[in-house]
Amino acid sequence: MNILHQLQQRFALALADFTEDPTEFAAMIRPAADTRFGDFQANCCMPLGKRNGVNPRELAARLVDKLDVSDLCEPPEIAGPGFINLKLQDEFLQQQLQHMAADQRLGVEPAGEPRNIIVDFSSPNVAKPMHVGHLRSTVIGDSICRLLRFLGHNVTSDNHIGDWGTQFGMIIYGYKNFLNTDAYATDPVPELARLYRLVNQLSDYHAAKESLPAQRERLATRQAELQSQEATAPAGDKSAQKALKKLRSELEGLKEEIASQEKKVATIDADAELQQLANAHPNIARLARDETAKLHGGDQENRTLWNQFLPQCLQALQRVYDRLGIQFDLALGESYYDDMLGEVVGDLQNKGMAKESGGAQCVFIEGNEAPFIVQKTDGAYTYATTDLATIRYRAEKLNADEILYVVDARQGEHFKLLFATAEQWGYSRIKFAHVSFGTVMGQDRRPYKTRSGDTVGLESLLDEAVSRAADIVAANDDSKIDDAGNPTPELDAETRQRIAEIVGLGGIKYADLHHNRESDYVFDWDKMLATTGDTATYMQYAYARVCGILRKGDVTAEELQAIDGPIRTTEPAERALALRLCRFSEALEAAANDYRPNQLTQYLYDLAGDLTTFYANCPVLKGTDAATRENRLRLVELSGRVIAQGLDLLGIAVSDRM
RNA sequence: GCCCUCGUAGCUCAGCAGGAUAGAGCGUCGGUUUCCUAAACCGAAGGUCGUGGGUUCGAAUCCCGCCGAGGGUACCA
Repeated sequence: MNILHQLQQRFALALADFTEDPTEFAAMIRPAADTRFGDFQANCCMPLGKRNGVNPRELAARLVDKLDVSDLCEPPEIAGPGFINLKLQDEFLQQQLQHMAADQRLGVEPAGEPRNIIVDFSSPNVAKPMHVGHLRSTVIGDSICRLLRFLGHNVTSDNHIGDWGTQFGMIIYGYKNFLNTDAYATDPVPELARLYRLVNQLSDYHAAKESLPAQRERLATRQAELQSQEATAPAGDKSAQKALKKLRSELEGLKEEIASQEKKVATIDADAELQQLANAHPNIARLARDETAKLHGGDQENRTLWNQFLPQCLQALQRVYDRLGIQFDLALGESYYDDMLGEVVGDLQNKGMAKESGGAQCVFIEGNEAPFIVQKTDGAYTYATTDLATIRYRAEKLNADEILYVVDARQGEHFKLLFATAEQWGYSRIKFAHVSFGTVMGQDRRPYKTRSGDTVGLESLLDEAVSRAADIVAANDDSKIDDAGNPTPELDAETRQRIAEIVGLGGIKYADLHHNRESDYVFDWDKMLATTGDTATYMQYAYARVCGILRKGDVTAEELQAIDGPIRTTEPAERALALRLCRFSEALEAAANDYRPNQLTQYLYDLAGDLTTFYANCPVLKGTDAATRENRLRLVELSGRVIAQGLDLLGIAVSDRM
C-alpha cells in the first residue's frame, strides 16, 4: 500500500495517450509542496507540454479528463502554469488507515523481487579498540541492513574485520618483548591494546627521529623560498599570488607535522623507562613487519599467537556490538581470504588484466592515473587483492546481486578502481555501491579528537552518552509533580538506568543518522542529547506518551488493533496525522533507494510533530464521547507502532515510560 | 599538477532525477498549563541559497569560469 505508487500508476495509464514513456512523467508526482495545494501534486504537464508543443494548462486539462482517480481523490485541480493538484478523499484515506492498522507490516509490502544484498560495514581492526571513526559505518550500515531486510530483501551483513594486517605484527612483537604477564592473565584485551600502542609509539619515535632533520631542512628551504617569492611576486599577478598562498599553506602543514613528530619524540624522551625501551629496540618497525611476514608465511609460533589473540579481540568487539544492538550474519575478516589471494592475482594475470609495473602487479583502469595494485614489489598482497577475493566469494558462494560498502568517503578512489576491476573481471551483473559518508568533526572543525589529541574510544563515547542521559532522565523524573505540586517520580533506579541506555545510545545513533551521510558533521553532545528539537529523545518521548495514554485509557494495543472499521479523520490535525501515517512506506522506500537513513529520520520527526500537534488539539480521553475516544485511541496506537517500527529500522530502541 | 567533496538564516543542518512564496532544529523575541508526560504546543523576526555567466517558461538543484574550505593522489588499510 503505497499511495504515491497508486497515483503514479493511474497517471501512467492516462499518460499513455500523450507520451511514449508514461512512467517517466508519472514519476513527477510528489507530495504537495504546500498543504494548501492538496496532498499530492503532478508536475508532468510543463515538461510534457513543451515536448509535445502543447500549452501545459491545456495538456493538464486533457490529462485530467483522461485520468481516473475518482475512487482515490477529490476532483483534481489545475493551477499555475499547469500543476495538477490532488487531494485524497477522506474515505479513501480512512480505508488505507484501517488496512494499515490491521497489518503487522504497517502497510509496507515486501519487495516483489527480493535481492541478495551483502552489506559490508563497520570493519574495525581487531588490534585496536574501536574509536569514533567506526561509529558512522557501524550505525549507518546497521540501519541500511534493517531497512532493506524489512523491505523484504535477503540481506547479509558482513563485518570485514581487519585481522591480518601489519597491526598484528606489532602485537606479536609486543607480546614477545614487552608482555606484562599479570595484566594479560587478568584481562588480555587491554594488555594487547597496550602492546599495540607501545610498539606503535616506539616505531613512530624512531621514524620521527630519523625524518625530523630532513623535515626541518625542508621547512627552512621552503621558508626561504616563500620569502624570496613574497619579495618578488607582483601584487596584481593572480597566479603568483595563488602560488604564494599554496606555499604558505604547505608551510603550515609542514610545521604541524614537525610539531606532532617533535611531540612524539619528547614524550619518549621525558620518560626514562620508555627511552630505555626505545634505545633497546632501534629496529622495532622493521622487526614488527617481519613478524607480520612470518605470520603470513605460516610461521608456527606466530600462527599460534594469532589463534590465541583473535578470539579475545573478537569478543571485545562483540561487547560493543551487543551494547549497540548490532548483529552480523557473517564476520569474515581479511584472514579468511588469505589463501585465495594468489589465485586472484594469477587469474588477473591470465586474463591480461594485471601487469607488472615498477615491480608491482597492477591493474590499470582507463581514465585513472593511479594503478590498482594487487601485489606489491615485495610479493605481499594488498587490500585491493583481498577486496577482489571477497567479491569473488560473495558472488560465487553467497550469490550476491548487490554489494554495499559502508565506508568513509576518502576511500572513493579505491572503490572506483575496485568496482571497475571487478566488472572487467566478470562480475558486471552485480550492483556495487560505495555508500560513502563524511567525517565526524569536533567543534573545532577538525576530525573529532579528545582534548589531548587522541582519537576518542567508542566505548567511552557510549559510556558518556549513557551517563549524560542518566542525568537527564533523573532530572525529568524528579520534576514530575501531582496536582498539589508534590513530587511524584515514577521510575526506580533500575528503570532509570535502562531508559538512560536507550536515550543515550539512541541519541548518538540518531545524531549520526539524521545528517545526510555524505556530509561531514560536527559532533555535539548537547545537541544529540538535547531534550528539545530534532533528536531521538523527541521521538522516544512521543512513543512513551502514546503508551501513557493507552495505560490511562485502560486499553491495550492488541485490543485496539482488533477493532475493525475505518478510522475517521474529522479534525484537521487528525487528517494531517493520518496522511503522514499513510506515507510510511514512501519514506522507507526513499531511505532505501539511495541508502539514506536521514530520509527516514525526517519522516519520523514529521510524524512525531504531527502526533504532538494532534495531542494539543484533539483530546483523546477527556471530554470525548465513546466513539471519538476509541477512534483517537486507534490513531494514537497506530502512530506509536509506526514510530517504534521506524526507530527500530534506525537501530534505536523505545521505552514505554520516560 | 591531476582528481573528488563541500560552500543554503547568528549556529548546526535538510532540500539538489529543475517546479508554485527556499525548510527544520538550536538560539532570540512573544504567547499557551482547571486539560491524557510542558522532554510539549502556537506565533514572530531572521536568507543576494559563496560569486559571475549559461541552458530553461521556470535554477539552491543542470553546465562553465572564479573565490573559499576540506580530502585523495603507485606499493598502509
